[in-house]
Amino acid sequence: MTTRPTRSKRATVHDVALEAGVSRGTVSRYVNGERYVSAAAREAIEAAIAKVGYVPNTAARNLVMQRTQAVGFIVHEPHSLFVEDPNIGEILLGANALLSEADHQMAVLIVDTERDTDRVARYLSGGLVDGVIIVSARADDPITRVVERLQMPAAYVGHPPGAASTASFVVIDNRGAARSITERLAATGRRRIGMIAAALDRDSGADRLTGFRAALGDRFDQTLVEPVPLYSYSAGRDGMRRLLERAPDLDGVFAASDAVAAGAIETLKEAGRRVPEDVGVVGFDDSAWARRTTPRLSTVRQPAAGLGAEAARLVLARLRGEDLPAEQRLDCEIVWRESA
Amino acid sequence: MTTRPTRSKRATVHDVALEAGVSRGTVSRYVNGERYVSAAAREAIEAAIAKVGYVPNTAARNLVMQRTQAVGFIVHEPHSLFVEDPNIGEILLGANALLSEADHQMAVLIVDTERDTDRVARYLSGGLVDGVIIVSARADDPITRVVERLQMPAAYVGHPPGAASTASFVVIDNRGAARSITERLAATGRRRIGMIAAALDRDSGADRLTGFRAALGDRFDQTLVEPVPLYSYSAGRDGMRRLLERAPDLDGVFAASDAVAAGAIETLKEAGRRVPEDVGVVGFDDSAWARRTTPRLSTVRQPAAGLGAEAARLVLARLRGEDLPAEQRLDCEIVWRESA
DNA sequence: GCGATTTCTGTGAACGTACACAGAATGACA
DNA sequence: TGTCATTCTGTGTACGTTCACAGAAATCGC
Repeated sequence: MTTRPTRSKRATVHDVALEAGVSRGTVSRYVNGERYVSAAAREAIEAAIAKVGYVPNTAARNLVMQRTQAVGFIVHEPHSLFVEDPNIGEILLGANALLSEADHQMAVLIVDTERDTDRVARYLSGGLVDGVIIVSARADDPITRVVERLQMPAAYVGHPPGAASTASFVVIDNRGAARSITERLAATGRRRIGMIAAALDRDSGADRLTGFRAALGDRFDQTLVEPVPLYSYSAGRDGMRRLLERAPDLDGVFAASDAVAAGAIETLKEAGRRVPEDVGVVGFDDSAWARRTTPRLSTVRQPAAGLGAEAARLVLARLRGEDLPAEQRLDCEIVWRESA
Repeated sequence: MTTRPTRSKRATVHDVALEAGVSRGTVSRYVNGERYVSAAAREAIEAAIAKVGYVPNTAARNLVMQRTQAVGFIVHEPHSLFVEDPNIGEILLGANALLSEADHQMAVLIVDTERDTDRVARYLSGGLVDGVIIVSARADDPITRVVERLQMPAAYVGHPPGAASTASFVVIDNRGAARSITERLAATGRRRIGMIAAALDRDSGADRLTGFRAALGDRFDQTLVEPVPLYSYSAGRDGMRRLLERAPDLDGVFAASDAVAAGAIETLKEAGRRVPEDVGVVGFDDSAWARRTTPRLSTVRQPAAGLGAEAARLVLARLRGEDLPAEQRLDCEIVWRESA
């Protein structure tokens, strides 16, 4: 005859069991779709669940199961990323698609400020995710150290120098792709090919320059390389202006990214050069930029979704305790349009 | 003398307590920075934590505390969003910044496929977040229904028709802003002003058209409105071409977004029109597009970060059980550059 | 010296679930 | 009817934490 206290909180297995006249164990078995639940019990439980509005508490389940079926996706320097890097969205979706298939939840965690770093570190160490995918980490990254200390299964997109050797890395073949597209540009008969080389302090930037140099062989001319700090439109404009001053006779340009290429094309047009008639321009990324320039850009297509998917695959494999290659390199594809 | 089993798992408060020679309670008090921990105990615990490498288990804490200090950020239709909507990144960052200040973790959840919907619904109902921010929900959204059923504190960015009235909504004043910028365009002496009206099936698209019409009053001419399906560059090109065929004498265009405006400008140039001399063009969003067109675009600046921050503020307030206005409308700002 | 405070500590319960185990039905078969 | 396998069910314990409570130790005023 004791009145239950007003149901302020959500229903639990216990409530369902009480309502259905069975035990916690049976409800648990039903919920998890195990064998050995009689038809009568099944019906009673179904009715009870509907009546009390039961939803399982994942947190409690995680606690006892000692795993969460979730992986974190850490985004550093989000501002520059979302603005500059057209691929981050694709990488996210690629990773999500693969994790989704494996019935894992992906949670994107943004690391912007100092506070974020600590909080995300706590989140990761708190046992709320089983593993983690990290994009655009820097060398001295605190998150990287936390992941390392926790020995948490991790996969990096890109290879930050100095990262833990226990993790996996997914990279694209920047060097090979840069070489291929430069060779292709040279094959159109260009004699004086320059490069606007961005972000040389990152592997990606340095490798693209290396590939460019390799493609030209002994025709390589250091004075035709114009370094710029960022993969950005305005960097492309500035770089092209300086390059043009130094080498007015130039007839081909490899821009380190599509955004850079777009800036370069704009500057070339202003300088009265026709693209591709006077100067052939090629970019890198096959981002949204590539189809918006006039003429449309010849460029290198990054398998962005593939990068995300591969990173996800590696984390999942690591979760299963499999042995893995330290670094996975994905090939790029050349997309030839009208700008060269 | 019994050897402890090999420490395969992570250390717990219990291990720390054992090592430090105190009780669980004392360790818990130390970790949570409560009063009443003696200096001796403090030192012993600090040493023990360092020795066994203890990190608190957030999942367990969440379970007993019945709250997580985390809010979900749900992104629908991510593909079109990341590609088309230049603001999603800003909204994310704005929300994250405010949540971060309140020491809450934001977890971005991507809803792409059917599977995602179910999984995210489970994630939300599972007690892993205290509240949720939702962008770009559609009318019949399953996630919306789940949130409603769970009575989970929620804030929407944008106002999907048919959404639960228990939630909060943050919107921008599309109508007012469209009206203002159209009036400003008219004030430059344009007599025949058209509009490329995108996404009329959404509130945002419909409201921008309404504002445009209101600005022109009885000078409004329905034949100068060209509807296009999406807020995209190519939609802008197509729309402008058709509009120009119908009204070759047109001297002003309000494009429903910057991407649309960029397409329109390109088409105008190809048709031999000078911008802004022959035709003045204005856009909407002040996205990255706006500074990349030539001439640079006059447009409406959306307080994107503000939208995210306001949504976060509303969720947090709801978490504290405060009474809230149903809808929060944020003002936009006109940014006048060279395109009109 | 003694009671009253203040500081500190340990213990048991709870959060909501999964899992192991024991045991109860049920049916099959000799 | 007795034995055995199969199907089904309930109970106790564990996951790692916080919190309330009781009680010990120290401090203080007189």
